[in-house]
Amino acid sequence: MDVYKTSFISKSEKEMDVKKGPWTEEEDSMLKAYVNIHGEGRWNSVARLSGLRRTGKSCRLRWLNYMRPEIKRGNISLEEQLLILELHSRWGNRWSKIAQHLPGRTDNEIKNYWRTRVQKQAKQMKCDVNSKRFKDAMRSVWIPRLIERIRASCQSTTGQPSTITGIMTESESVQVDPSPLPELSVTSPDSHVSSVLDLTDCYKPQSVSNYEAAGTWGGDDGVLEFQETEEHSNGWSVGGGGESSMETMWNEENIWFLQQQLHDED
DNA sequence: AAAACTGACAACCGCTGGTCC
DNA sequence: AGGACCAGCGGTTGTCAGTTT
Repeated sequence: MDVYKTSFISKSEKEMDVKKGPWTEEEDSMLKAYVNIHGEGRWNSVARLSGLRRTGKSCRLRWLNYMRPEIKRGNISLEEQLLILELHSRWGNRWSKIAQHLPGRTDNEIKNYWRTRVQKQAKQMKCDVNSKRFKDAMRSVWIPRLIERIRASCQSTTGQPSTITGIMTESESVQVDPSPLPELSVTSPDSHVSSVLDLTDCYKPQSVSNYEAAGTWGGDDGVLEFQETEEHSNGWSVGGGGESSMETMWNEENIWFLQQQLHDED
């Protein structure tokens, strides 16, 4: 493999002592200045001609994942989470393809989100992220909850019921549509709803379940959190000692379904 | 107060496929 | 046809700030 490796390292990369690691502000401004003048592309030329002692790859990555003007910073919104879950269920780890449908988000960012948040849930459920159990839980609980929270959030900010168009108009029956792409849009003037206060403050529980709660929403990012407890070893209970009103978010139907899924596995 | 741990994200690496000469 | 180069993808690792012990 060494043959391969050396054959694809460009001359410029071999000749200069290449810098690695975090980019400095000076490097960023050099890259920005160069791209502003010459445009994107020809990344090895960028590396060579801009004066940066970086590989073309590194320049490209820095620009695409961090410096592009259209890059969106901050939390992944609920709508974006919903799209990621949905699109991943369809395409798997096709991060760049998924990223094409989330304007301003990079494949790297989505990949990181998946690895840190979604895989964490799977781990807490003690199952594989690709297992049927986790996918069922995701489709039957997580996604409907996201939709519900998006609606709740939009109602609280606009006073109007939100309109989520596309395949996910019914929270209780989320199915993966094999054909056209979901045109997910939420008619809210400010669709950035993932912050802590937005999420927790706007949601008003509507019913109290007679069932054990199957999980709860993380306070800071809208991520579903599962926590197995000794007293509820057959299922999943609310984390944080059950003090959160979030437990009442779980309607009977979803919780029943999740418990069925979990019991079926045993 | 400090060490250990954790999570989030930036960056790198290995590899593939396309294009050009 | 085949080698060199390039852009892009997905997996992995490194870094650092925040949290816990």
